[in-house]
Amino acid sequence: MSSVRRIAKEAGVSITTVSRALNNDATVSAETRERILAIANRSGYVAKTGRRVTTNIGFAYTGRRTVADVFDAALLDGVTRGVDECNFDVVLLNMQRDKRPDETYTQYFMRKGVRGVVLRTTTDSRHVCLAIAKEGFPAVVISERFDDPNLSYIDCDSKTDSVRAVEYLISLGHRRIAFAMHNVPDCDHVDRYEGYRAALDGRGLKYDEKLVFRHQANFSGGATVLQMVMSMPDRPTAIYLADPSLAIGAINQAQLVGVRVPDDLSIVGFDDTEMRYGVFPTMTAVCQDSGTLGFEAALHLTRTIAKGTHTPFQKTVPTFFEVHDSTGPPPEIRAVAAPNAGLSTQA
Amino acid sequence: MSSVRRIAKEAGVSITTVSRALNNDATVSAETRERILAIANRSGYVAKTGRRVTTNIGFAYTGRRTVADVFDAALLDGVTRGVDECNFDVVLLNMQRDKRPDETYTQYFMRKGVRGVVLRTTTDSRHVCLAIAKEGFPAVVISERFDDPNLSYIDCDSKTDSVRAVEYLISLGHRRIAFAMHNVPDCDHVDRYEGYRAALDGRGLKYDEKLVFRHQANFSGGATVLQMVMSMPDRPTAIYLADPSLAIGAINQAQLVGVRVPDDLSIVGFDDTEMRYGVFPTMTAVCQDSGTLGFEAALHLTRTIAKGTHTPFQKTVPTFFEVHDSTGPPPEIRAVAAPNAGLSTQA
DNA sequence: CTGAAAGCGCTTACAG
DNA sequence: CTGAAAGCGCTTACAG
Repeated sequence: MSSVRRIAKEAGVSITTVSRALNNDATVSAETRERILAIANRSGYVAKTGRRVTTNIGFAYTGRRTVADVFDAALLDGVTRGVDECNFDVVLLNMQRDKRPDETYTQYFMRKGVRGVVLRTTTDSRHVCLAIAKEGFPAVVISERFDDPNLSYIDCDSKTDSVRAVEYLISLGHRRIAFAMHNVPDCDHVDRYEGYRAALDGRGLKYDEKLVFRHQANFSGGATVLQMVMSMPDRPTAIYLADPSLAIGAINQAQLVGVRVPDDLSIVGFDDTEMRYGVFPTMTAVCQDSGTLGFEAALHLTRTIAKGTHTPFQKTVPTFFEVHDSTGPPPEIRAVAAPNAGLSTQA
Repeated sequence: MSSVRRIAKEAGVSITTVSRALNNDATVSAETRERILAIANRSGYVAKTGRRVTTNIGFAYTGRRTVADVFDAALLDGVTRGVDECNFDVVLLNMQRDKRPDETYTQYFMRKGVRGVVLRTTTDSRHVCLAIAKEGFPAVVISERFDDPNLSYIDCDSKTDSVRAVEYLISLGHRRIAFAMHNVPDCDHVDRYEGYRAALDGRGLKYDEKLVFRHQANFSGGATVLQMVMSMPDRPTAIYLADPSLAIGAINQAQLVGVRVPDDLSIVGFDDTEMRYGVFPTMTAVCQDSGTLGFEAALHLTRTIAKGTHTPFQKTVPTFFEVHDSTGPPPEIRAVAAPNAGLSTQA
């Protein structure tokens, strides 16, 4: 293993000079510094003590890592911006690989040299977040909610705008409105489901379990939901797909099988990036600013760490609802306005 | 600042015991360990020396950070998988913020405690990559090419499949084929442009500068390109859009203005994720496996670092060409096959 | 501009 | 199960 001692020997100088060269002390001659740095690089030197930076925060998954996901990417982008104010860096940790069964989470994080951790979690690994909070290690969970006052989290309130989205469909004249969600019910999807139910309730429409679809959150799941909706005997005139992939899959499948959006079916989607502009027609959607979630999480975490005492915080940021071209009045109302347009299945 | 000494004082034990507790030595009683870890967490302790992990590699941008980009996300996902074999972790660095003007890149990276660095670069910051290589710090650039044998890089050969894509269009009967690219010409976009020209050349078709569009790589750029292509007096029957955002923007704009794809216009796109399945119609595209780029870069880098000597490497991974539903014969050939179908503008 | 020596934060072999 | 003391890797005030 490379050390100041070895480098000193090879360069024919004292360890004092090596240390100075590595730490950019101005009193070392340019020639000596270059020679020492070259040897350090060749021998793969890394300081095992000394001035090394101690301002890292971890980014970790309690479940499977999903770094390539667009939501995670936006999140991570926000996190990197959030740590800027306090000059922290972000380390992507792999807990599944490195956490030893006999050590605590605190010991693991300290070994990795991180001062705090931003967590992404799943329904079946929530207990890991709670265990970390119980140990008292500075942590903030993104996009989930917890009752434990010692566990910091930040998430979106997607219920309010889900209510708004469904009420908007009702105001356009829709009465049979379907709902699709991820078949793994995390807090967010449950919020949207409750928003859907609350909106129906508030406007005196009956909830029908047959209109609720739970499917894997991918394009083909969305395509399947569209096919099922369109093949129902008393088919809905609108659908709220509360997941980005389901929404994209459905709107493209509509094109493929000739279902006109919004003439035959109105579609409200959910967007956590900019994909509402990347489909045809542009999609009316409840939107989540994923970057802000990561930014706020990282900002609060690093600020409290920098101050010396980490105090737990819980924060909810609002979503927003955007109307684009995938929603309109239902076929029966269109038919009244222009009798020859649209294919109504109503008597 | 918290230290073993302070924690020892507060816990009423020796620094020996504190060190043991922090490092999970089995001889410390459970009660003592818990008390010490609690104090360590409360005081924000982080080891300034000792067993701390020294297996970090950096992920840095020589230009602007674009972590939220889907390409970068896939890349980063690959990098996290690539470092697994040698048990490295990835630190997201912010060179713009932290690199001091008076220190070398080597000094900066050592200060951050990273043993090597994966670089993303831009046309106007390529010199930073070369400077890092000149210092001898282990580095690999993703998705660019260099002549310097000391600078490692990994990129895609998108020329071969660009030739193939344009030849495929020619084989379908297209003779006027447009081309669109990002207006900032990095290696990759230049490759695709050269592939386009080579294919025309090889089949004896004349290159026409008027059919080449350079635009900002976003949806609205793609939409603009489509409008311009369709409004040309002797308009092309096919287009190869050599950038994912341009391709998506164009195919959606086609829907919006009633240009039928592929009946009126064949579209070949470029995809670095799975978006070819997320548009209608599904898109024939030259595809780049971004994850593999990151994976290979990280694997080679960490392997050579782990072995003790970093040896530069240059690697090119192939793209692949996939035919989907956005390409078909040009209108004039369709017209011959089925006289009443399609709206031919030919005499 | 450089080095011998003291010092700092942590770990560990030895003693109890 | 715990601690005093030696040791390790690095930095720094002092001397030249």
